[in-house]
Amino acid sequence: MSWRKDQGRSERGYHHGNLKEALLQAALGLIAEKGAAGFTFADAARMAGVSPAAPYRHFRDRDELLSSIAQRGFEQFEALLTQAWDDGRPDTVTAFERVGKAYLAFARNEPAFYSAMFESGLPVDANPTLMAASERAFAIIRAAAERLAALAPPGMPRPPALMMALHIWSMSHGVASLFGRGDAARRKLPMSPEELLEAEVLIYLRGLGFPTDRRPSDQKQSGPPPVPPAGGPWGTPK
Amino acid sequence: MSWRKDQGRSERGYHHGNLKEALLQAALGLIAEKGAAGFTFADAARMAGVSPAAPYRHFRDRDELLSSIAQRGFEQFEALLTQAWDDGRPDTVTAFERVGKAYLAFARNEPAFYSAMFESGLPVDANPTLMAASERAFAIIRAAAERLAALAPPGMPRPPALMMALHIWSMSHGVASLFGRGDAARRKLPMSPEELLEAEVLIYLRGLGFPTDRRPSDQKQSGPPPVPPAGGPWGTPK
DNA sequence: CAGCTCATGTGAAAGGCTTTTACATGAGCC
DNA sequence: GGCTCATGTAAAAGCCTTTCACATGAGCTG
Repeated sequence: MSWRKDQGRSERGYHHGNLKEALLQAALGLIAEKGAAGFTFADAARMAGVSPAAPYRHFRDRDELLSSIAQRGFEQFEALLTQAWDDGRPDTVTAFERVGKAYLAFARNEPAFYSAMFESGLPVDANPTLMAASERAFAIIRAAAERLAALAPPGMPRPPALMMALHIWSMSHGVASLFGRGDAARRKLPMSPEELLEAEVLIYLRGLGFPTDRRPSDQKQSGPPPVPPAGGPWGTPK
Repeated sequence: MSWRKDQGRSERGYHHGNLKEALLQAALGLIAEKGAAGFTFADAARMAGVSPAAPYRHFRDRDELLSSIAQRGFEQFEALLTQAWDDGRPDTVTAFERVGKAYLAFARNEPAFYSAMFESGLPVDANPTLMAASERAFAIIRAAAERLAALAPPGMPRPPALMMALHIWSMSHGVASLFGRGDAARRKLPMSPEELLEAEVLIYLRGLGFPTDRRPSDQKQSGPPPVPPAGGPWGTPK
């Protein structure tokens, strides 16, 4: 036989290994490799060294495995966003943009999670647990937007914080979906997704009345500004 | 037998009906109903009243059918965007926003096409024909952005037109993907996707230096402005 | 109009995947 | 030591994809 903890390191757990975890890991790899659609329950089982029926002891069906992965994905996503936001330090706008970058980074670094979360066709709103996890992740963006809203220059018409949050979300999601994935990158661009999103958010913030130059924010006395990619926020305007 | 042009109206074509078209239509229906992932080659054949092998006379495999649909989708998409843009009439900004709305309308009204185009996991850039169709559609947005760029108030830092086009595309795509589909609408929102996108684009344009009030554009003497949804561009700020 | 030919369909079969069901096995507890 | 229940296995049903040899009839040819 070729299985029995060939790749599982130590082993503890029940019968064979801790199948549930092994299956999740296997699925994660498969999804990253062949997309959420191409991922196969049988393949995961094979990869874990068990019969095709074994997974059914741990997941009701293929969709439940996918949901579990999406669930974890949202949790990690939330953690990543939380860390990026860092409660608005050193200043709100900087932190805000870091959140956008984190969104892109997640899409790129965790394609499997991202797929399961956003491209698997899972009915997110049909699964309360999943839905909640997704809400918690969005709540980070929402909180950031609230802070930003509080800072927006008065006198300017300005949308509710929720709407601002949705705007940022849609920008990030749009860029990530269209251009953000390492391999599935649909198109060649003369700029990185990060640059694209950063400029987009910057213009948007300016539209809300925030000062336009770098670091247009509440407290501006940190170290050297995060080097704009030569030529200002959006390359050389020819 | 239950087939033989039960739904196909008149008939012309070769052996049975014009299978190729029938298959495309069937697939379109199935995708709209069960998603690009759930769509089955066999189902389409059944729906067209032919054996499961028949489709292979017209499409190399399931993916080619999907590609054909995406292809058509991009063509219709291009036509819709062209019409929405209407060469920038009556004024650039109005037309620009109409393009955004058209994007959403397409996602909502043609979920099957939209699925095939953006959510099927098809390697768009691997198929030159598809790629070209997609480029042509994007070219509309790009052209609109060029016009807009020419109008942008001088003195303001401003991104290249291509970047502006990508910004608009990502906003539209983000909103459409996250909130735009009639059924698959992942989340409940206190506003319509249209409102959300309109506000987003408006703020963005303002960030580029365009005048902020309604119709902030080149020529402003048309009929009554397209009624803002009560309470200004973004509802009642409570 | 007979006949030929080729596009278009059919049937059957191989190979996979999903999911269910009855049966096996061994871990942990008395 | 023996029981019991979670965890796996084997087998089977049902569906899908794809291929291959064969059928059929549309339209051209003479």
